[in-house]
Amino acid sequence: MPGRSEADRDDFFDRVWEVVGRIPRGKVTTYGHIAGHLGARRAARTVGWAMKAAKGTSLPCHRVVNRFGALSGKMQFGGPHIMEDLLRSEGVTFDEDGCVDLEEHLWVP
DNA sequence: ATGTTGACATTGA
DNA sequence: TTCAATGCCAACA
Repeated sequence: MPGRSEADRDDFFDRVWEVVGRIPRGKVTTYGHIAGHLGARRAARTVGWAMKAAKGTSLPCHRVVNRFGALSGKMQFGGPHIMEDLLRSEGVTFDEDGCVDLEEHLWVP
């Protein structure tokens, strides 16, 4: 929908957060899927910004990974193992590369 | 106000 | 196939 107003732009983060909040426990999704669901397929980077801005909230931002299943934002959790630990505690499994097994845990909005 | 950077992804050569 | 360029949106210098 082309004529999006300025107020709609403020909703972009809110939409991201809304989707992230719906990720079921033990599942993960990717930046691209979120962005695509919002109608901005190539705004995956902005989704990452929304995540960074979501720190301090109750959003499960640890359930958002890049399209390879790699924990791109693990450093932002205060430690390289925090994110992985959170996911493991939810039943998420990792492959030998330290990436989430998307075949088993990918959730699409 | 303008240009660069960033928890990324897609497209074209 | 792999590599470079482009797109997206917000924050920062």
